[in-house]
Amino acid sequence: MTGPKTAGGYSRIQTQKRAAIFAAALEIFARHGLRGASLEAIAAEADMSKQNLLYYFDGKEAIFVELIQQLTDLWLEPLAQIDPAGEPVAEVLAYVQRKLVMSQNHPRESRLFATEILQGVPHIKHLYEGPMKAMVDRTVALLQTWMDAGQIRAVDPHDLLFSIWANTQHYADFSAQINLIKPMTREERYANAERFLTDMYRALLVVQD
Amino acid sequence: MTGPKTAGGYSRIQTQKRAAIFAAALEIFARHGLRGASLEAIAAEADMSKQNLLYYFDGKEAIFVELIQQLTDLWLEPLAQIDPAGEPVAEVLAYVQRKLVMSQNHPRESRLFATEILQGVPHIKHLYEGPMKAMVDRTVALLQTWMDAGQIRAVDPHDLLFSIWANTQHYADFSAQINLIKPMTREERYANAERFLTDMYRALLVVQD
Amino acid sequence: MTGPKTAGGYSRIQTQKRAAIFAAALEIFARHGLRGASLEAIAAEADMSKQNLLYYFDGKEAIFVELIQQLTDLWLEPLAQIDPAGEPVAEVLAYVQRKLVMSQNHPRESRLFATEILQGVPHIKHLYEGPMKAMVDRTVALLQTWMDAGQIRAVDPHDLLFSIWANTQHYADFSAQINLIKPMTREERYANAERFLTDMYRALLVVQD
Amino acid sequence: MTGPKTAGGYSRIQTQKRAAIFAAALEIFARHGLRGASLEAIAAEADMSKQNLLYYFDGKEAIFVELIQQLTDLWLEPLAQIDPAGEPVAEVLAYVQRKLVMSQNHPRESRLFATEILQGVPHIKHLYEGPMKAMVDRTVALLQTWMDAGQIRAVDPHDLLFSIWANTQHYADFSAQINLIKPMTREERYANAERFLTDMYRALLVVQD
DNA sequence: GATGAATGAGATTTCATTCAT
DNA sequence: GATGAATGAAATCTCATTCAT
Repeated sequence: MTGPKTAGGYSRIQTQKRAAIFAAALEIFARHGLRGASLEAIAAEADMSKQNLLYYFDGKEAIFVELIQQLTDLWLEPLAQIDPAGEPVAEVLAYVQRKLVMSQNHPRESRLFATEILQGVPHIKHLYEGPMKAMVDRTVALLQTWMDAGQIRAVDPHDLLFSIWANTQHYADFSAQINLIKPMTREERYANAERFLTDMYRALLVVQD
Repeated sequence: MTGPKTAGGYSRIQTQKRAAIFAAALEIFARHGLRGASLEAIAAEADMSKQNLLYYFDGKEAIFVELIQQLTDLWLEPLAQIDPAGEPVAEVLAYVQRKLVMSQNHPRESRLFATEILQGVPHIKHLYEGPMKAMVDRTVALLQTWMDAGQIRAVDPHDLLFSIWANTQHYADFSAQINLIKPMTREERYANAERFLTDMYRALLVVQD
Repeated sequence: MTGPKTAGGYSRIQTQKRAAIFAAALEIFARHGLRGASLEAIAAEADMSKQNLLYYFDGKEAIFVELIQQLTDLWLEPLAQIDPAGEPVAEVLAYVQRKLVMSQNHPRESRLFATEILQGVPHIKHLYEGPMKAMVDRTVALLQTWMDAGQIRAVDPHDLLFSIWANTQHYADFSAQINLIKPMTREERYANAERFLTDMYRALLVVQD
Repeated sequence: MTGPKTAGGYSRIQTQKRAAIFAAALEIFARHGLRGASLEAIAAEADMSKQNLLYYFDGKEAIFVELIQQLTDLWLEPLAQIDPAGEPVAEVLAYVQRKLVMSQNHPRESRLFATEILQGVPHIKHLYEGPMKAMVDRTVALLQTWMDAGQIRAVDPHDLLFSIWANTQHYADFSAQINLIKPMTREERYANAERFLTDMYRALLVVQD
């Protein structure tokens, strides 16, 4: 009741502890999902007691929601950097590459996101209705403009985005499968992926005359 | 110990009950994940008592494992149908289409599979070392032959497969996200997807001279 | 309901099956006690199904009670053979020896009996009030006669019996402890025991003049 | 995982609660055996909730093991008090008496111990290989010395110990049987027992010249 | 006689959470 | 801020037993 949740800002120590909890929760949630994760495990990973953890957060779900909200920014960032004034094909390919880098550097975050969506987005519906939708709409409109102007091939812009997400996130989310089928170092895997995806999207988007 | 878990075949009633349980489990597992699902819920969905369910299976995990093993066949079937003697580009596009149809008709199965992989393939590693690896290896070799012969564009055949899986399964596994971003009927969604993916893979694979 | 329990006599096959069940039950009960034993385990040991077993007996407790009633005869037999007309010291020593042989040849029966008594004789109280009491009373009276006549040393005849039971049964019931403290073959153990107990009871009983 | 199972000592409240649980468990285990006892029953006897009990112990078996390990000390104590410098016959008779007093004052402990041994010492084998063996070996060696010196009759020292254990513990472990055969007050029973056993072991051990 | 199918009762155990200090 | 103590709810699983064929 007297926890730091009511305060507007967080003290230094609170911020530190919360960060530690977020890191631990990310680890555990990514591995076991929301339901599969136990407070126990998160607390152990964060090197604190369950009760202390509950002093900082209202419960398991609360941690999860806050965590996944933070991830939204991470997820949207590559999209936000698309430059309407840039060269269209290059812009899309650069976006693909940024998403891929994100996958490589934040595989747990990616898996956490994937888990949430697989379960039907039960916790972050409001984000989709707010900032994400806005950003996606903006991008779709931009792609459509480029297509209308004949600067990239005319395909369904939504499907193009879905495809980029699917392809880039696949290397993080399904890495277990990839490793079983073709064992590689992470570097090799992502080098390969970049080459392949660049080829594919260039082939798709470049307009033949 | 008590149930019909003895070796050999299953009687008619056993087969029926097991099928009912599998159907119910698929529904529940796809909705809540392995941990999130309760025997109670599966039993209710299958319209039987928990104990009766336990008479047929050793526990939740046992159902899950058997269920997901069955799904492997579903997953491999479209791959098995690739005809080495067919026209290469058409064969790959037909495979893409078959995978997409599978996604459309078996979204829960696809999500269940995705969950297993996301968690690191804890239950069916052995399948990857056996039948799945064999089938994938065969396909990769075939693609390589076609590439070497200049019949399809030379890309990494593994990445090509990963990409097809990622794209086609995405429409089932991440449908919650898709629906939030662009609400459509299922038919529209898959019609769009087919058009887009056909365009993309044709653009990628057809060799320009 | 139609089981063989209502019949007066048993058919050949019934007798065989019941014998098999008794043997299995003895094994399992001696190892785990009444509560610790499961029908499952007894059925497995008897190489039949739980349901079949229940066709022959009304339940776990029923098997136990019948089994332990049978053992009573075994337990009383050495006592019954004491000859009032024999030489007193020799008769008692012979009784000790018979009990010891019984322990050696029927350790599981002995342990089963011990378990029942340890738990407070919940199932065979009536036996103690009937045949066992009669036989014990007879023996106590006989011992008392011999003591009164100065043929064996005068001690409390009840305590003498208790002591003989304790000593002889100890080698079967607590064999696990004995084996841990002084590993021996069964033959050695009982040879030692016989020598020791003969010495002890002769020293006790022989009247010095 | 949650409870006070961390290494180190126990707080006052922990010590109290644990003691209460041990007392309750002793009562219940002695009455129903390990399998027959339920956490529910132990918790009720200890006047606490099942979950609170589980906060202190990992489960039924864990309580049992700790409890029976504690009893070992009780069991060894009378043995440890044998004085190598004392008068041999008197020392042994005093040991018999101490064991008998222990039986009289701790019948439930004795029965619990007996149960464990009857089942084949599944939980405390390690103790037999450690402290118990050491103490028994010491005593056997001492008895042998006395026998070699002609101070007590030469018999197998192990069998002598077994006999003392069997006789003294019998009055606690098999009291149900004794009560059925010869109802007495506890005081009478033990007074009788002491007289009888003293007679018997004196007759056995005193060396006639 | 034998057995597959089903079930009710109950036991253990996990886990998020609350309370008091 | 932190933690030891306690608890309610629910989930898994075991087991004796019944029923129908």
